[in-house]
Amino acid sequence: MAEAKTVLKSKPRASKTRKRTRIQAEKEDQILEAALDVFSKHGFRGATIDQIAENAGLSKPNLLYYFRTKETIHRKLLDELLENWLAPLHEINPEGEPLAEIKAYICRKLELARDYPRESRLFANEILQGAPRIADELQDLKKLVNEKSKVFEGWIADGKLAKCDPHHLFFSIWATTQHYADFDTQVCTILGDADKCDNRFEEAAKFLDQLFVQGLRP
Amino acid sequence: MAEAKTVLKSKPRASKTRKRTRIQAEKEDQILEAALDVFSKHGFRGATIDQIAENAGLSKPNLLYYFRTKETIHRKLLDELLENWLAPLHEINPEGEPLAEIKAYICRKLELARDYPRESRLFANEILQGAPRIADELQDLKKLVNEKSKVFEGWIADGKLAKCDPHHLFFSIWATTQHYADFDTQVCTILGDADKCDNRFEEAAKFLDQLFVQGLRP
DNA sequence: ACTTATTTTTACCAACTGGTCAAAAGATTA
DNA sequence: TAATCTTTTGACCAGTTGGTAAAAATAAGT
Repeated sequence: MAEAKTVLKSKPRASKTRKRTRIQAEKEDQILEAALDVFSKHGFRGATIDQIAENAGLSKPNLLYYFRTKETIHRKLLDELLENWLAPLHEINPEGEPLAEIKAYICRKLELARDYPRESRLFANEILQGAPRIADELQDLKKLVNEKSKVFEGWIADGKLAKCDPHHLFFSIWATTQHYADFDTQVCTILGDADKCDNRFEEAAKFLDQLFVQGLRP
Repeated sequence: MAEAKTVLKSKPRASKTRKRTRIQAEKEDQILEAALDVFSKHGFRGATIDQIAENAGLSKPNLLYYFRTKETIHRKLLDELLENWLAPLHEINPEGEPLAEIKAYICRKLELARDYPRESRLFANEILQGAPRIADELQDLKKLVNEKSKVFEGWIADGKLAKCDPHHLFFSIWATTQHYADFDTQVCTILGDADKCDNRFEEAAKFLDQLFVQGLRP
């Protein structure tokens, strides 16, 4: 009976049961930061734990003390990402002025691309690979998009928005805005390494505004 | 002096010097076909030779008899891809009717996305990773885009096209069309597995036409 | 100060990776 | 049909990969 108390003893990993230590919080952040870099560049299979560990300034076993597997890290990054990803969509206000709402949505998406390009690329990588790990989340997105599409259809019926397929409108907005994160290398190469590249997000906002607002005017 | 004749003897690989055998042509095609599948899904680092070999129905050493390294296969795929990638851009006719030319260009790009989605994803993967292997080709693209941008600027000066930045116009066209290849999984999930998904390219053509033609009308 | 819990390191593994080699098996040609 | 050239195979290898076990070092609570 003496060893009864050891039965429930958790494995010598960073315990998720008790409160997180200061060190745990710090190191986990370091790891996720480094992992985002690596995963967003090489995708899940192409990324290695060693690479992430080195990037985070830790030894591999030390990293694995905080996250038991490669999948765990990836999963965590995806979860954080998807939360932020849906936010701008939620903010579309059915009561607002249609073209202004769409303009604001484009603006928010473009800001995400500018401020969180690695997250955008992580997502792109996941979809490119056939979205094997985010099938469920894609269903949530589907529901939300269908909801907002109904709003758009209402606007169209009211003659406040050009007749068009809301789904494809969403695709176009996502594509054009995320392009500035996912294809940044290409964008910068083509704009040249001059001022034009530094201002690319302002210029993009201007262009997309014009394209969508004029293109969708009823 | 007797061994002089062996000096130039090439390694026992598929000889590129002599004319290609029937078998060589067949097997190389098989391999490239299989490799396109794997590379476009997992990127360069994430793809393995074993995977490609199995996909092609060959043993690994047999595959390596036709292509000496993983890079060789990848390089070949990229070369083929980039050739087709620039073609639609070349076809933009400076003498044509501006909006009709743009509409036709969008249509050609959309057809590429529909008919060669894996090639599009291969390219996307390469750019996502920072375009380490196609820096030169990107410079060629830059030159060509600058050339065609001049054409657009001429059209704008003539009042036949809305005032806008041609570079960002190109980005938007690339983004929206390639989206249907690169993010196909997401597109199909959101459209549902019904008819709407089957018709997605027709619907996309219709939508993009409206968006760009109306959006760019002067 | 001492006990306990957390963090880090060292040494290790089995499976996989890209790639080689030599010999066997099949085609082709003289 | 024999000689030659091309194709395929099986055995192999060194380096990398994801991950483990146990002990050593450090930090925290009492």
